[in-house]
Amino acid sequence: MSNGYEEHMGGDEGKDSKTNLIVNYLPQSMSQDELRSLFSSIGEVESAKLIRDKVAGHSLGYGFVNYLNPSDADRAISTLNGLRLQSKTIKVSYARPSSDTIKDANLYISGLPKAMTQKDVEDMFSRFGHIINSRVLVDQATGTTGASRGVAFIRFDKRAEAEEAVKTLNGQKPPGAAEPITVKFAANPNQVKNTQIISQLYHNQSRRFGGPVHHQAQRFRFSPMGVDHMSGVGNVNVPGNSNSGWCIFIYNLGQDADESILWQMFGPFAPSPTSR
DNA sequence: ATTGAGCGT
Repeated sequence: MSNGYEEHMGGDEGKDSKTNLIVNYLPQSMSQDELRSLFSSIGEVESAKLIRDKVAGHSLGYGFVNYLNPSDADRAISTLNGLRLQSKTIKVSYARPSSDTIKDANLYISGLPKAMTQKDVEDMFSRFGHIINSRVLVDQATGTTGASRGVAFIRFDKRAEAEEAVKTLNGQKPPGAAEPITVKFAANPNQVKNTQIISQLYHNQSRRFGGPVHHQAQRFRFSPMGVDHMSGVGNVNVPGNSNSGWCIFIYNLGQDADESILWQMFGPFAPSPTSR
C-alpha cells in the first residue's frame, strides 16, 4: 500500500543529505569491507554498503557511505573523488534520498554525426534538464582524440527530463545532419550481456539444427549441449550453493530479479536433454 | 554500435 512518497521523517528529513555519499565506478574486486576501510581513512563511518547483484551476489560497482559528521563527507568528496583504483577512477558525490523519480534517467543516443563532440551533444540535450554525466563513444581507446562512433550516453538528474528528451529528439535530425538520431533509454549491463548470450546461443543452435530455431524450442534445447559454447560467459558464483562451481543465468533486468529469470543452469546438475 | 553497472533490504 505504501507508494514511497509518504513523509515520516519529522522535522529534519535532510539530515543525512549532508553525510551520505554515493560512490561510483568502484573496481569489480572491491569488497564492502574495503569500501568502508577506504572511507574510514577520512573519518568515522556510520555505514557502508556495497550494492550487489540480487541473484549472483557480485558487485555492481557502486555503493553508499554514510558518515557521522558532515564535514567528513565533505572532505571525502574533495580527497577521494577522482581517486584511481586499479584502472578505475572512482566518483564520490552526495547521495540523494532514494526516489523513483531519479532512477532510469540514462539515455542511449545513436546515429549522431561523427563531428559532434561531447559538448555539442550536451548542448543539444541540456534544455530538457540537468545532465549528470555524458559520454561519446570513440573508436579506439585513443582518449578524446579518437573518432566518434556516433553513439553517446547522457544521464539526466530526473527520469521525467530524460523522457522529455526521448519524446522530443528521437527521430529528429540535428541541425545540418543528414540522418535522424535515435534516442532511447539505455539498457543496463545485464540486458546487454543477456542479449549477447542469447544471440550467441541462437547462433549455435541455428548452426546445429540447420536453420532458425523457434524461441520455445530454443529455450527447451539450451541445456548441456550449449555449455561449451557459453563457458566464457558464465562462471557466476552462487552464495549458498556449495556443490556447483559455476552457474549461468539468463535473466531480464529492470524488475525483480527473482521473477525475471528466463533460464538458469548449475554445473554438475545440468539437466539432460529430455528425450533420450 | 549499450559506457566507467548512478540511488540501496
